[in-house]
Amino acid sequence: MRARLSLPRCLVKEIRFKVERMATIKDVARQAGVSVTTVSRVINDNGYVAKDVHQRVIEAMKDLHYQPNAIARGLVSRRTETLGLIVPDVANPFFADIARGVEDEAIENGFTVILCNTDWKLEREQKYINLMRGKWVEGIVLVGSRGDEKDLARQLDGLPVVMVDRKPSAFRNAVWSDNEVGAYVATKHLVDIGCSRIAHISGPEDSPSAEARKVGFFRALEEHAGVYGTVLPGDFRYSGGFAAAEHLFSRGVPPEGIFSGNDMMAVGVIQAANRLGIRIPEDIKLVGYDNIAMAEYVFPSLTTIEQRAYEMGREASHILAAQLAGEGGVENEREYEPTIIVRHSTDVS
Amino acid sequence: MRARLSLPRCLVKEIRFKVERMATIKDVARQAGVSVTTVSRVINDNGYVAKDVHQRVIEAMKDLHYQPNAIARGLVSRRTETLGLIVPDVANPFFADIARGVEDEAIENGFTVILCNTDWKLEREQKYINLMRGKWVEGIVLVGSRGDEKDLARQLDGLPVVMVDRKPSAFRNAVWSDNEVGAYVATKHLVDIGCSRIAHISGPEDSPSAEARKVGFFRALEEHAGVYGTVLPGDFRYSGGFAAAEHLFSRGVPPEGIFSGNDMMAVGVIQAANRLGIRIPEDIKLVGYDNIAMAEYVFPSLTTIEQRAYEMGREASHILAAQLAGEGGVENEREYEPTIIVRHSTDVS
DNA sequence: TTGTACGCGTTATCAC
DNA sequence: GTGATAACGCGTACAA
Repeated sequence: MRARLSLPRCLVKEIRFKVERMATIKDVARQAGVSVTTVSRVINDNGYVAKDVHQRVIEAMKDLHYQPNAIARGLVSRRTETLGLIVPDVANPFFADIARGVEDEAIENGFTVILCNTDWKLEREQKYINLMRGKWVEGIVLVGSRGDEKDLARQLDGLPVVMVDRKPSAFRNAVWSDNEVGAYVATKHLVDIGCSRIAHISGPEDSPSAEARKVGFFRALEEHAGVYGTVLPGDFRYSGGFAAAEHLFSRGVPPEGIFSGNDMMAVGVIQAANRLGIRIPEDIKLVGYDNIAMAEYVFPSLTTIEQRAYEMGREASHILAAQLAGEGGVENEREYEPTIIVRHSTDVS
Repeated sequence: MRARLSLPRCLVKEIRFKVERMATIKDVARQAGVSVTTVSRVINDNGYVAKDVHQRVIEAMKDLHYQPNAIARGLVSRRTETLGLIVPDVANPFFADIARGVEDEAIENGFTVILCNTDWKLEREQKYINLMRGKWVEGIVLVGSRGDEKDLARQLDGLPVVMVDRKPSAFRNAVWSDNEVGAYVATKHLVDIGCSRIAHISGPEDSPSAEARKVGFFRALEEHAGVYGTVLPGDFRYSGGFAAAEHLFSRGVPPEGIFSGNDMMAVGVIQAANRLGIRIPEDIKLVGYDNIAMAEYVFPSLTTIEQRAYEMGREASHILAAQLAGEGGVENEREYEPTIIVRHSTDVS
C-alpha cells in the first residue's frame, strides 16, 4: 500500500501545492509577450517566427528554467518516448549488461527506459506489463520471460515487444542465442575431456532458456554411450548453485563434471567446492553459461558459454526504436551464436 | 538524431495511426451506458455508485481491456508515480545492487523507475536530470554525482532528490557511508600488516567519493611515520585498475601494498598481477572498496570495505517515497558505517 | 446517485 | 508571421 493514500485528502492537496510548479508554456508566452502558439513554434522549430520574437522567447525560456512537459506533450502526440525494460534481476550481471545495452541504445534514439525486476515471477511480469501499458511505453524489451506466448500476446495487445534470450515463435521481434546448442557444446566439452558422469544444475522451472539448456545437455549425453547424466534443480543464483553442489558432493558417487545452468550458479559451485575441500578442476571439471565478466576473474577461471549480453540488449533496443520509427527493412530477429570460452575450470591435469 | 524525425510528416502520421488505440474512459462509459464520471468513480473507488451500475462498468472495462491512462491522469493529478534513478553505470555490480534496492522499494510504494547511466560524465547527468524533469518524475535518486552542489540545486529547482554515496551538505536527503573513514581503515589495515610503501589507485577525477577515499588514504599515511604513499589515477573500472597496476609493477620500486579505490579496479589489479607473475598476497597485499559479491569469489578473495549497496538504494528510495507522501518524522539522512572485511588478499605469510 | 463542464500543458488546425 | 481554439484522457467541483 502506498502510505500517501492513507492521508486525509486535504493534506495531500496541501502538500502537492508545496511542490514548486514548473514554468509552463503559458508562463513563457506571457513573459515573452507572445501567444503559446508562437512559443510552441520556437520549441519545435516549425512554422515561421520572426527573428526578434524568436530571441525574446528563447530568453523567456531561459529565465523561467522552462522545460517542456513531456506528459502533456505525450498526451497529444500519443508518443511518450519511453521504453519498458523487464528483466528478472538487474543485480545479476548478465541482465545488468543487457540493461546497459538497452539503455545506451534507447538514449541514442531519444527514448528513456523504465526498468522492472520480476525475479522470474510470472505474476510480476504481467503486473509490470500492465503498469507499463498504463504509462504508455511505446515498446517493451522483455528479457527471459517464461510466460505463455498466447497470454503474453493477448496482454501486450499490439504493444511492440522484443523478446530477449528466448527463442521466438509467435513473436516476430526477438534477440536470442540458441541455448540448446550452447548447452550441447558445453556438455560435449565435458565429455571430450573425459567426464563420464556429468551433473547439470538447471535454472528455474519454466524458464525457457533453462529448459533449452537442459534439452541440449541431454542431447549431448544421448550421443555418447557410457556417459551418465543427472539434473539438479537450481535458480540461476549463487545460492542455488551452492546448495546444488553441496547436495551433489555429499552423495555417494560425485560427478566428474558439472555443467551449471549459468555462471552465477557455477560460482556458487566453486565456493561449495572450496568449503568441502574439493578441487576444481583436479577433482571435478566445471562449465558455466553466460560468460559474465566475473567468469574470467574467479578462481579457477571459468570455462563458459559466451552470450554477449550487452550486444543483445543493444540490438533489442535498436529493433524497437527502428520499428517505432517505421523504418522498413529492419531485421526483426537476430540470433547470436553461442561459443565456448575455455578457461582453467576444465583444465585436464 | 532520432531517425524518425527525418521521416516525412505524413508518413509519421500514417504509422502512428497503425498503433492500436487503447480503450479510453469514454469508450468504457459508452459501453456501459453511463457517463465518464461514473466510470472514473468506480476506477478510483470514490463517490457513490449504484451496485448494478458498478457491475456494468467493471464488465465494460474487462471487455475493452481498459487500462487507465497514467499520462492523462498524471497531467491532472500532477503526480506521475515515477522516480528517476541516475547511476554512473548499472553494469557495475555496486551500482546494480543500488539500482535493485531503489527499484524494489519504489515498486512497493507504487512508483516506477526511470533509469539512466552517466558513465560519471557530468554533462550526461545534467542532460538526464532535465530529461527526467520534463517527464515529471516526482523525485530523483542520484548516485555518485560529482556535480557542483549549487549547480545541482539550481538545476533540480525544487525537485526532491536523494543523494547516494556522497556526503551531504546542501542536500538534506542523503544516504552515504563515510568514504574517508573507509579509506582510512583500509589503508591502516595495510600499514598494520607491515606495508611501508603503499599505492592508492584512485577513482575518476571530481568524483566526491573517490576524492574522500584519497583523503582518507593520506590521513592514514600521515599518522604513521616511515610509511610512504603514492597515488595513481584510475576510473573505477577493471581496465583502469589493470592499467594502473601494470604501470606500478613496471616501476623501479613496486609497493608492498595497494589500496584500490574500488573492487572492480582491484580485480583488474589481480589480473595484471597474474599476468606479470606477481603473487598476491605473498608479494603485494591488496585492499579494495565496496565489497561487491565478486570480492568473495575472486582469487585471492579480496579484503575490502563493506558498503551495503542494496540497503543504501532501498533506503534512498524509501526516503523519497516517504517525503513525497508527506510523512513527517522521516529520517532524511542515513549514514552507513564502513567496515572492513578481511580476506586472503591481505594474508600475512 | 449521476451527469456536465472545466482544467491540466501541449500540439495542430485554422483564421487573421 | 502570429494568435485563438480544439483536441488528447482523465479528475473533480458543481449542478441536477
